[in-house]
Amino acid sequence: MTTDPTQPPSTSASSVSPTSRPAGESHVTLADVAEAARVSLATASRVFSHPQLVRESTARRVREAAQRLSFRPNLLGAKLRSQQTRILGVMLPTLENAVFAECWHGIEQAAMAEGYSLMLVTSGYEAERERERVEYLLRHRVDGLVLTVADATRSAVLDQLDAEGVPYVLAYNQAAEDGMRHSVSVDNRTSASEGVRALIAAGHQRIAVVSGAFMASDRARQRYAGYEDAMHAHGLQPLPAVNLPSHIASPAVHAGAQIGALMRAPAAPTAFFCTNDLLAIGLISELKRLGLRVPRDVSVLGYDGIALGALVEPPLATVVQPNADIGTQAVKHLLARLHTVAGRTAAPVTLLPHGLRVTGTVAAPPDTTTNLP
Amino acid sequence: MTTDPTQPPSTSASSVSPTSRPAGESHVTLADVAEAARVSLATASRVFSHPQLVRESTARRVREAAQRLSFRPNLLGAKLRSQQTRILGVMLPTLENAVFAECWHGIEQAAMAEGYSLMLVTSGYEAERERERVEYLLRHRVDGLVLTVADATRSAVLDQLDAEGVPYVLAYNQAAEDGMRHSVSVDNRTSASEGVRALIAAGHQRIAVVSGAFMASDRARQRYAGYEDAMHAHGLQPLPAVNLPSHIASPAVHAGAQIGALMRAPAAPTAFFCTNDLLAIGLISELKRLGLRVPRDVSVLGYDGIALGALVEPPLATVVQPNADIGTQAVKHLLARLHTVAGRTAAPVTLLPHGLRVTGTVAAPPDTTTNLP
DNA sequence: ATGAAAGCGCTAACAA
DNA sequence: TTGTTAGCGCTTTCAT
Repeated sequence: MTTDPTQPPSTSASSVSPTSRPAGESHVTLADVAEAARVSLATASRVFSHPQLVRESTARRVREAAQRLSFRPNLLGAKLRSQQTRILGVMLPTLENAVFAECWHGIEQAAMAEGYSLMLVTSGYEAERERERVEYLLRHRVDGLVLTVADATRSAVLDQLDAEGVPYVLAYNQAAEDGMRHSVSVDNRTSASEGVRALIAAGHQRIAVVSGAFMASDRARQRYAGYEDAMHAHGLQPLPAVNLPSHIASPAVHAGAQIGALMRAPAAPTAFFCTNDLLAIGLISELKRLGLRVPRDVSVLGYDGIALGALVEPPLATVVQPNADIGTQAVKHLLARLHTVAGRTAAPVTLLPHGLRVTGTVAAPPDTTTNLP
Repeated sequence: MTTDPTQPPSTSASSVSPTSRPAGESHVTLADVAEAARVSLATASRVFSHPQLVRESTARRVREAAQRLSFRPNLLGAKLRSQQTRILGVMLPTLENAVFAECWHGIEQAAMAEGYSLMLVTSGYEAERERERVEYLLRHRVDGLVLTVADATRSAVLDQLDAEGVPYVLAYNQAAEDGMRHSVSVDNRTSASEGVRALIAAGHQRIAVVSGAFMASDRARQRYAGYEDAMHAHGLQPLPAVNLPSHIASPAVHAGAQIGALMRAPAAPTAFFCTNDLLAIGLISELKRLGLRVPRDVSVLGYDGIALGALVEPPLATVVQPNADIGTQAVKHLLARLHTVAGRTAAPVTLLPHGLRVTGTVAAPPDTTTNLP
């Protein structure tokens, strides 16, 4: 398979014997292929990049030679020369939250379909790491970026990207309508508001919000604003957010105390709105540990619509984002930007439709004033 | 920041004015930096790759020039020339299963620590896509691969990798002790056996296995073998595996019928061993839908130890794999291989310790013979 | 339709 | 310690 005796010896003093190559490195270059096919390097190159420029019979000869020699193009050379890598950089906070894993799926799908490769880095919601990881991607000369930052309103990395004119599209972060940043997301505020309205419609009045650490993310804040909207619209008093340590809803040891105290208080909430599904799942288990039944004693509404939410019992009520589609659209949007000659690509901010899944963990509030048995 | 008037005009006819560069592309090359710092290209290069070879005062001058010009090295050039990319290819089945997301975390951590970048692709457990995606990585001239294949015992992609001598380390797939493939995993068979023994110790005798579609994965088969071991060791009759459609335990509509029938049968199982946690979570919700209480009526044991399992209520009993560590060790092992001069790196197969979390969803079996109320 | 030649940005001998 | 000089593998004018 490696050596083919039927192959006539090349005219020039072809020196490289196949066996002299280090194992694991097919050091077959396009030049080798060209020589084997008795065409010039340029023609061989064209066969793969601009097939229409070369006669079919010639092309076939080249392709056969390539096959015979197990030629594998070295994309590095191509990219260096052509000054475009066809690599997209992707920065997500973490993959351990299924939201982003699902989004990645969409991103990969779209990129593959368009012949782009991906370089993925995660930031862990840390600003410093965001900078570092993006710099990293930039050094690889990615053509553009799809990224989710912790807080788009105060992001050093975004400012830098803007300053350098690097093309990027935000995913999940919802850019200001009047700004010049491009983003693909749902309408966080509106969708959250709708979710909370559904809670109110179910009869709840004392609704608390559970959010990640100090609402460090812009989305958490936007969703909280949506909560306030809904509460105010119904003449209800918004409660200050309960901040839980991590987005990943850690073993909830600390959460336990906080939630326990809250539920024992005179006017304990009858429903919770969590700014993401993981938090919701963690909260529910904490509530159960407290001896409360969900949704009979307390209702819980999440946000994200991760697949897993539908698998738990009762199924998690939640505001559903089209996670994979957010990824897909972000890539498409970015590619559109890249392929447009520095022109305006329609609207910079795309708002995808959200959904509401109000079942399972949401029910009417109990009659009692205090919930603990 | 871009132009610095204090900078003396360069000696040669330096033509490129900063403003002539296209926005978003810092076309500052090492040559520009060298010129600005009044050293040769080689010296400038050395400042970044082999700092010890250049006088500190010179190095500082170069670094300052680089800073001033916002020089960003083009890794493509470096990689092309040096013939090593310091990029590792990673292929995982999917990120939507938290097992792999957690593993990715370990991989990224380890790679970053060693100054390696990563290129991630997912295969969706499809053999054809495995080939295609790996070819893709190879064209990018990754230095090596960390990958999980659906079935290592019959893998076209692994055969190809072996034939070409590409360095790789398997994650999760457990290579044969006597083979020459490198892998990092837990001992699937032993750990599964231990899990099932714990079920038996709790008093269960009729234990069923729930696995993904047709046990297409080698791990599912190894774990089933472990189940058989445990059953035989106690003189119990292993049951044929219940195959559920997807690894991702889809809305379990089909599963419903299967599980329902099984539980209504005369000698219904009192416990289930699922070959992964997602399956277990899906199964539990199905069981609850059938009116069965877990663990009072039926016990469920998972496998994987994903973080989410500890968050649900009751917490999922499971065989715990050190997911992040599997990733970390796989990278370290691969790097060791890469840096060894074609030498043997100790043992090719690494077995990491597993754990057992037998709580929550596992309890003693009920007394009744049939479980449905 | 094909070929010759000039690099893309960087590193690594080899000199000095 | 620093500079000179070749390329790495490929694409792409510019000729023919």
